[in-house]
Amino acid sequence: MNSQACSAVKRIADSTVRRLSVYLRFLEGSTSRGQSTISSEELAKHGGTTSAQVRKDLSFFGSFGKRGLGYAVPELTESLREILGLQRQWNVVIVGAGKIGTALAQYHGFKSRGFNVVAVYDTDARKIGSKWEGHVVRDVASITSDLGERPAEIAVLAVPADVAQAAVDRLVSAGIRAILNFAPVQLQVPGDVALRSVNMAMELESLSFELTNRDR
Amino acid sequence: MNSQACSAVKRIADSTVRRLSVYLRFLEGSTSRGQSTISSEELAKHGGTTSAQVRKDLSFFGSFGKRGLGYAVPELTESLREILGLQRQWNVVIVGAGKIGTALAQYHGFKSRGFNVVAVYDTDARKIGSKWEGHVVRDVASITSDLGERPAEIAVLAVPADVAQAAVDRLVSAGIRAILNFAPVQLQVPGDVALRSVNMAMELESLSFELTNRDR
DNA sequence: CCTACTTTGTGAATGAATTCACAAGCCTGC
DNA sequence: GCAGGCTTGTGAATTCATTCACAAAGTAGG
Repeated sequence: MNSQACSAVKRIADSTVRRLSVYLRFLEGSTSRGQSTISSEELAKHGGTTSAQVRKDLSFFGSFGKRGLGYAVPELTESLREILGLQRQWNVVIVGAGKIGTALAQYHGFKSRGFNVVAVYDTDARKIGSKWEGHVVRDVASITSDLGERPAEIAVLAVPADVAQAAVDRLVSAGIRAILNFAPVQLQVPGDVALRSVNMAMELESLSFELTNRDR
Repeated sequence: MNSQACSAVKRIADSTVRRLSVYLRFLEGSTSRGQSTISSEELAKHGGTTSAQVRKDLSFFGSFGKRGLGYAVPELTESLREILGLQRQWNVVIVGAGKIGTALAQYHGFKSRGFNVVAVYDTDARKIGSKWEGHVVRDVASITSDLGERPAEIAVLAVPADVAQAAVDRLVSAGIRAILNFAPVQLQVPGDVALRSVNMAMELESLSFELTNRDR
């Protein structure tokens, strides 16, 4: 009945949220392709899932479609943005100015989606002060005072595994509320800090497993 | 009874495999720290799970521990490697010599874990022929013939979203068996090709959702 | 206005993954 | 070699996620 994105009453599964993100990405393409309406079936086909799953995912947040017709692309796009909290800007700091860190700092997808990179940090004295894509690399030691002046909600962690936990502890005490971790370690964070990890080694090993144990 | 990694009889969940990978990474650290034996409890603590989960995960593949004592670190490490198919070398090609692609090509974790980067590809004429970390960037058009001469099992895809599917189709027809995708699109692959996707936009949006809808 | 056709939204049913709980096995000390 | 203390391995119970299936609601055409 309600086409407003109401605040979640029951716990929403992470898998659901990730699919919403996939739907949104496809919808943004649909808009530019000039499609004005879309069915759960079509959304499912391009999101690698089933139409029932699409409808169930959306149903957790309200009722966005018209029976017999499908979903209006602009309205659904807007609703998904609202659900995912993308109608505001988020300030992001990148910690670690190595290969991955600098690649990320230049990643176009940040800015275009409301994630502002406000600072890049490193511990290497040779890197501190140098400039990348408009960001001066700053000393990790100044994170706490910097965040006091100019708060950021999200940190992207791209440092070696052996210093990752120390960096996390520093970020957490400086008031960071979410961390996207690229270091191949399991990090400990307080319950009120959100954490996601991208672990290339894990993905490769999972592929290795699948290639090895393919049912045959 | 059997401490051999027997071939999987029932389908193993992806979540299980990913945890095995986490256990393995911690064990490799334990070895260097000189610890000779480890309990499921300790493994769980550092893997962000529970001891029952650890034991259940391992039980799918055999029986590796000693009751009352725990798991012998070197033996379990070896068994996990075997389970994950890491006792052999895998040849990897990287497609896309942009920011992410080059960062990945230089990623130390590849070589040290048995994943040999055998080639880097791009379509940009200005990049083709240039050299990065011992790899000459080659023309995507030569993938098929290259793979005929020197096969690779795994491709890492780091190209823009709009050309990703075309690259996948080419790789699949050239005989690639597994793809690790960094492009923010849902890719279509035949059932016998393994696919994992790392999607930064999705991770950030999932954090955004969590920050926005924190139960409060 | 009525019929035929679509597609959503959602309880109920199924299936999958995690947690519980405890018997079985191993080590240590006496 | 026996008692006491740990820790594994695993069915059973539970929790969580996906799929099914269909009533409800919309469109279109006559």
